[in-house]
Amino acid sequence: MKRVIEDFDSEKIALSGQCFRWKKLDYGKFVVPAFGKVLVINRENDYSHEVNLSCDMKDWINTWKPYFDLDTDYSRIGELIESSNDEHLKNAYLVGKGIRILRQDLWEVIFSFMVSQNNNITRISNSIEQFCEKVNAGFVEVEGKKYYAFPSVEKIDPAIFDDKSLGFGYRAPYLKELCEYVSDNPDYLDRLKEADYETAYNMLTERKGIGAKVANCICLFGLHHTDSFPKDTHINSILDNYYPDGFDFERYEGVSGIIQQYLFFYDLYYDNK
DNA sequence: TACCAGGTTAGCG
DNA sequence: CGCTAACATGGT
Repeated sequence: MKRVIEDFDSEKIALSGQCFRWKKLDYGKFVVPAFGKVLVINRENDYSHEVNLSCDMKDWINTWKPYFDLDTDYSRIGELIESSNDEHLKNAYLVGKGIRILRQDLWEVIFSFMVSQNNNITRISNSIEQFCEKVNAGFVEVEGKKYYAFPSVEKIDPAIFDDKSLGFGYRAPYLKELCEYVSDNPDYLDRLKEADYETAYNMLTERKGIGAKVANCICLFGLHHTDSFPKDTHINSILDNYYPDGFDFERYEGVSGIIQQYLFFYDLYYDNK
């Protein structure tokens, strides 16, 4: 089926460092795994907002439309940026327009961003991919290739973290402990979803291996607290270089996490100093 | 080949 | 408190 979607760019979202398992088939064409399902999304061309989707209307409404956060109006945020006098942010928005904050599975986000600490995006993707394949909690075949589901915690044998070939490195014990904790506390994920930002942040940082930055990523990408503003090495250097007198968090209250994504994306791919 | 990566922790002063 | 070495390991 086809849909016309504003403020949506699959290429940019795939590169925006919030999801680690999209697979590129062609320019603008991706295999998107989420919630045990797989979608192939492909835009008609660079100048159209029309995309081809491999799903039916039922899956679109129930799964993919919410996953892509299509009920949020990003044009309002764009206007807020364009009417500011922040030239660096305006540039970042110019190249980042089309990025959305996906509404991903919370468990997958917690696990993935625990892997992400002191790690690079390519390596994060590779080790998570290997992990999913090794656990094998089901897969979908697309054009002859298998795309494995991200395993729920019940499907994960903690002994898998003793396998060094997965490349989790020193994070493996953290992941093992996390799996055991979530198994022993089956309501933990639901309580996180119901909690407000501050409560969720505190519940997350209590876990070993989750510090301030990872907790904020989980709040933003796993719980959709769009005011959460993760500070990684890139964002810290942006704040130092472009905002020595401080960033205007007040102006972007409620959406600073989305602003953060534009700044991050711009720094990663365009602002090569 | 060194350096770096969407950081966190524990152990210092 | 704040500061920082150590932490695995593959990509570039």
